[in-house]
Amino acid sequence: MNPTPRKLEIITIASALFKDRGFSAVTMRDIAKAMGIKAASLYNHIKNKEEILTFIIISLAEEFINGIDEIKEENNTCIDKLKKIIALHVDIATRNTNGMASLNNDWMHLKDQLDYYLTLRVNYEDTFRTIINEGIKKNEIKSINSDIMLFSILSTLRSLYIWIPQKEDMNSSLLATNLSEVLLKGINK
Amino acid sequence: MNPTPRKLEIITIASALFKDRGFSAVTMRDIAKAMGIKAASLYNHIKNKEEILTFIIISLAEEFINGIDEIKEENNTCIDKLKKIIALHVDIATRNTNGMASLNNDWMHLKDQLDYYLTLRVNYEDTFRTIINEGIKKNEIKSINSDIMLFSILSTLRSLYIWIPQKEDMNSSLLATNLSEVLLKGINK
DNA sequence: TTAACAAACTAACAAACGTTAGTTTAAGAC
DNA sequence: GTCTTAAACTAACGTTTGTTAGTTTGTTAA
Repeated sequence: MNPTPRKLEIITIASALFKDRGFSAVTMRDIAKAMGIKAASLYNHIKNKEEILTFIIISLAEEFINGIDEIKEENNTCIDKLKKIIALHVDIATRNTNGMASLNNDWMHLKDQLDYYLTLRVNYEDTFRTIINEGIKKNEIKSINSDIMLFSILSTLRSLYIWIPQKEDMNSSLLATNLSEVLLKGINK
Repeated sequence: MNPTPRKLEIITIASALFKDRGFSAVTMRDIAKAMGIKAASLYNHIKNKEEILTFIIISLAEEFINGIDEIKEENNTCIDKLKKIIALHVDIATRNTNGMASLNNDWMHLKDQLDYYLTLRVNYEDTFRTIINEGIKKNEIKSINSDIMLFSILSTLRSLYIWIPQKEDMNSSLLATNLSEVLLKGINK
C-alpha cells in the first residue's frame, strides 16, 4: 500500500494495457516495453504481476465501499441516495477508466485477496439492494423484484468505463444528471 | 462452419471455461482435460485455439444482427420494437450464457475475423440507435441524448449473461417483461 | 573522494504455452 | 479378413512466460 511514485507509474501503465487486452494477455515484457525499460527492472518496484492487479482492483473496490457507506448513512430520500450512487460511479469511472476494466473483467485472477474482494463486492451489492428495498417500502420506488432493478442499474454503471472515453466532450455532472433521468424514470414519454 | 458433433462439444466445453477465466487464461490442455482427452487430440477436430473463439463469437454476433434486422422491419411502435430487442437479448443470453461471456470480454482476441466482428457490432448499434431516434421523432421516447439511452439499455442487456444463471428460478418471459418495465419506464414511482 | 542507494541492466531459469508429426486403437463396411 | 476411417495417443518442437540473481550506472550525501 501507499506505492512509490515509480510503482504508481507501473500500475498506471499496466492498467491501460490490461484495459485493452485483459490481465492474462499482457506480459511483464509488455508492461516493461511500455515503460521503456526491461522486464526484470520492474521487480525493483513491485513484488510480482499479481501485486499490480491486486492494487488496481482492491483500491477501487474500497473506494466504492467507502462511497456507498457514506451515502447510505445520509438523511435523504432513497431516490436521492440512488442519484448519489450514480454520481459516485460516474466520478470514479471518469477518474480511473482503465482500472475499472480490471475491476470488471480481471477480478477472478486475484489470488491472495480474492476472498477479500468478493466480500467487498457482496457488501456493496447488499447495501445497494437495501437502499432499493427501503425505497419500495417508503413508496418512492415501484414494487418490482428489487434484484432486477439492482441488476439493471448496476450493469449500466459498471459499463461506464467503456463509454466515458468515447464521449470526452460530455462533462461528468451532465452525464450523471442524464443517467439519473434515464435509469430512474426510464425513456418512455 | 457447420461443425461436427465432436467439434461442437469442444466449443461448448471451451465456452464454459472461457466464461470463468477468459480466453487468454484457458489453455488447450485445460480444454482437453475438461473433455477427458489430451491436448493434441483436439487438433483432430479444430484448426487451432483461435477457431474456437471465432466460432463462439461470430455465430452469436450474427444471431444478434439477424434478430435486430427482423425487428426493425416490422410495422410496430418503437417502444414495441425495443421490447422485442430486450426479449431477443434475454432469449439468446438464456440459451448461450457461456458464449455471451466471450462475446463481451474476448472479442479483442479475434484475429482473422476481428474486422468482420467490429462491423457487425457497429451495424447492430446503429440499428438500435436508429430505432431510438425514430421513437424520439414520433414522440414515443423522451428527448434525451440518444447515445445515453442506447448505452444504458445496451449495457444492461449485455450483462444479462452474468445474472441469468444466478436466477434460474425466474422464467425468461417474466424476466423480459420486468426488464422492459424497468428499462423503458424506470423504477421511480 | 568515497560511500550509499535507487533503478536500471544482462543473463539465465524452469515451467507452461500452442502446435505438429507420427502412431495406435477400435469400430464398421466390403 | 482386410480396408477405411474417426479419434484417440505419445513425444517432441520452438517460443514465451514470470521470475531470480548478480551487476552496472548515475545521482546524492558525507
